[in-house]
Amino acid sequence: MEGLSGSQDGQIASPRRAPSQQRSRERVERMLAAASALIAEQGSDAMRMGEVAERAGVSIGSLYQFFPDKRAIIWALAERYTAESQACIAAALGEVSDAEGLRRAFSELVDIYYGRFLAEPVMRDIWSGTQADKALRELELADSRANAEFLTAVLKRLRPTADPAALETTAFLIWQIGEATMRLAISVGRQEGDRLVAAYKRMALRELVGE
Amino acid sequence: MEGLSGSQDGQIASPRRAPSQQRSRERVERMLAAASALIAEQGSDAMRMGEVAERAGVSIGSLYQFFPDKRAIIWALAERYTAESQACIAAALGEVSDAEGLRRAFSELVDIYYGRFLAEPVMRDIWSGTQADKALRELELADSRANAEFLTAVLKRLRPTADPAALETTAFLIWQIGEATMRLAISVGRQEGDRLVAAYKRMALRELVGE
DNA sequence: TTACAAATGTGAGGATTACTCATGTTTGTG
DNA sequence: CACAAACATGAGTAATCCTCACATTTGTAA
Repeated sequence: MEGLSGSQDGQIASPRRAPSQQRSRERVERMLAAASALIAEQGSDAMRMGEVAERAGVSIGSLYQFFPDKRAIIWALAERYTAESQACIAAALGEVSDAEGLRRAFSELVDIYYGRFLAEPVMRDIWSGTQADKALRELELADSRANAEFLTAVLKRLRPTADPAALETTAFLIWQIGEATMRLAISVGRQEGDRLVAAYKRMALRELVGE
Repeated sequence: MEGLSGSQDGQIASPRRAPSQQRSRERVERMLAAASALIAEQGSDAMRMGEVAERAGVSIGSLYQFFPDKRAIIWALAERYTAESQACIAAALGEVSDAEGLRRAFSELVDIYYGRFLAEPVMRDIWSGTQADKALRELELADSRANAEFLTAVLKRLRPTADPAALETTAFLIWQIGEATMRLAISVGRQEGDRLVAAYKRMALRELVGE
């Protein structure tokens, strides 16, 4: 139920026991709380298993009794968060029945989601990847800005009267979600990936050159 | 020029010497080639520095003579790739002067970019993150599909005559790029982040409920 | 109550791996 | 040809994840 077994796919280490006694359930809660605090303070990359155990007031062996490895702890924290998120979405979109309702519900949902992202340092850290990836992300971001400028330049030529700042934001966003779409496309099957890229292309062109 | 110094920001280890002799330049090339091959075979996470050195026919010390740490090698490979990409973009968008030209150029650029993604196993690996993140990404992907289904259900209700598969793709894409936008938004400043989320919201709503 | 198996708790130590550094070798150059 | 700077080496260091043999606690059935 809490993803403690950690056998979601072939990449994960051997499963561990789920706590069945009151005492151990409380101890597992302390472990998760300690991990959460450490991630908020220093990031998941700098979180040390020994430190988690120490702060939770348990031995390192107890930690590994319930979590097969380091990522299982992060996994468990992420699962709780995403379960909450899913409840938000179901509440927001469940009863929509017309276009105006969708507009309002979606608009509100985006705000709520964004607010949750901003408010949860642990999730911000987890979803933004390890330290090594963060450094690479900086490189990617800088490149992406440079690349988006080519698009910005074109848009400024085609729409001289539009607000330049808005054009920059649009170009940057279109470029970034293009890269995100391609990363997504290569992580799903080839067929679905192709469809997603095609859908992105239509959406981006609609934004760039209109209907 | 090749990013060997690795002092791009505060997070990176001490800089290293750049090769100045013919011999060492060739050796550095062999190191990069070995790293590239190993990443293509097993992924950057499983790439061992000792293995890179062995396959390049150099000692581990020589590796660290030119690369301050493991990510610097990955960094150097990524830089080469992105430099090539930037040339593609400049060529495709540099001379665009009207809407129809933009439509054609952008459409072609997306195809080229996607093709490059598909063709480069090393880049696919690097941009998809470490092993730990890949497992988390699976979780995120599964959740994202579940979340997108709420949106799909709404769309199917609002557009009963549309192709259901197309609606599913649209909903999934909109959801995924929404999450990507928020990750982007929290990694840039708050002000720009807010603008990007607002721009995403406009774009998504345009797609969902029309003009 | 007591016996006993299952669940839980412990932490020293094994195993792996990124990275260092003292020392030796090669290269360009005045 | 002398000599400094660049280059090469690999055994060793440090950090950290994780294991495992053994100790303790808990639930439960006789």
